[in-house]
Amino acid sequence: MKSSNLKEVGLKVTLPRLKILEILGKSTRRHMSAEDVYKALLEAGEEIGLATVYRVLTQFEAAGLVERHNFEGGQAVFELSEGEHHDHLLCVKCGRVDEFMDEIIEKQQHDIAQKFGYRITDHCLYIYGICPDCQRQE
Amino acid sequence: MKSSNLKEVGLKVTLPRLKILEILGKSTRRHMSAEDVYKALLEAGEEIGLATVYRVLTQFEAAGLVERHNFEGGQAVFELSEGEHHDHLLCVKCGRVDEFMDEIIEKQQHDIAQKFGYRITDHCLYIYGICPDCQRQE
DNA sequence: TAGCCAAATGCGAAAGATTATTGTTCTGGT
DNA sequence: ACCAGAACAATAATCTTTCGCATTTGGCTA
Repeated sequence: MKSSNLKEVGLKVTLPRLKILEILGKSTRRHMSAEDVYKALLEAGEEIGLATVYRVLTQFEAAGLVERHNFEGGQAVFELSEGEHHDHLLCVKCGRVDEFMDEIIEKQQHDIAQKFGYRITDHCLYIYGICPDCQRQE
Repeated sequence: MKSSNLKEVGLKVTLPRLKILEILGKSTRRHMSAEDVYKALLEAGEEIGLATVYRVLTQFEAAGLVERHNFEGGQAVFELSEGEHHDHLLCVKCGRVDEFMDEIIEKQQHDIAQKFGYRITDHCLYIYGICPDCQRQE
């Protein structure tokens, strides 16, 4: 969120980048697609092209500022990296997303990768299901 | 692989469906994109449209005959369901895919969903990394 | 087995998502 | 202020997936 983040990762501090960081930071939704960010920018009165949003988000991802997730449904979504790794629990009915982190799973993943001889670069776990609210409405 | 599979799940037994099942079954690659399947069909001399491939694969997915995975890289890939659930370990350099299954992780996922009150419908775990072969070439 | 009907297919077009291109503008260093 | 390089916006292009509609096919019945 601090503009110094950008400098730290070797990106110049530009208005589009700052604005996109700001959008990601203050949106109530932690997970936004490029399209979402683009719309939010338009609403905020910013003249930034969708192509720029994609470019910037990709740069942010490469720099480790945001994480990209390929949930079901075509569009990739991005979320600000907050240091802490976590995995996701998604409701297939309403789209709600919860986050969690489980040491045991993390460790098992590590052991498995080791057993196969892989050097882990990344990993993600998505649990799809029906959230409590949606279950109630059935 | 048996044509009876199709009837069992309530789909008419048609030539395109049989051919697509056959391709999926005998390909050396377990994971194929719609495009891959389409190309394989062309090579086999079959006149089947890409749209049909997508439609059929989606139907197969709904019927539980195949599983769809949203790996990184835009294209969704499909694999024949073989009853046994498993997760994936992917090499980000060469695209190699290994499969594994870990009881401890499965159980933890279940516990986590329960803790959040979700009823699990599906889940997938992707570990991205560099496979032993690619590490050797570095 | 011939024929009917709903379901399935093929094709082309379109929608949706993402990337590449290109010419212009901005930044920082001199 | 000037120049070189980075970043930008806009457009076009690409790639993946889906849709609409005319035609064909598979399954069932007479």
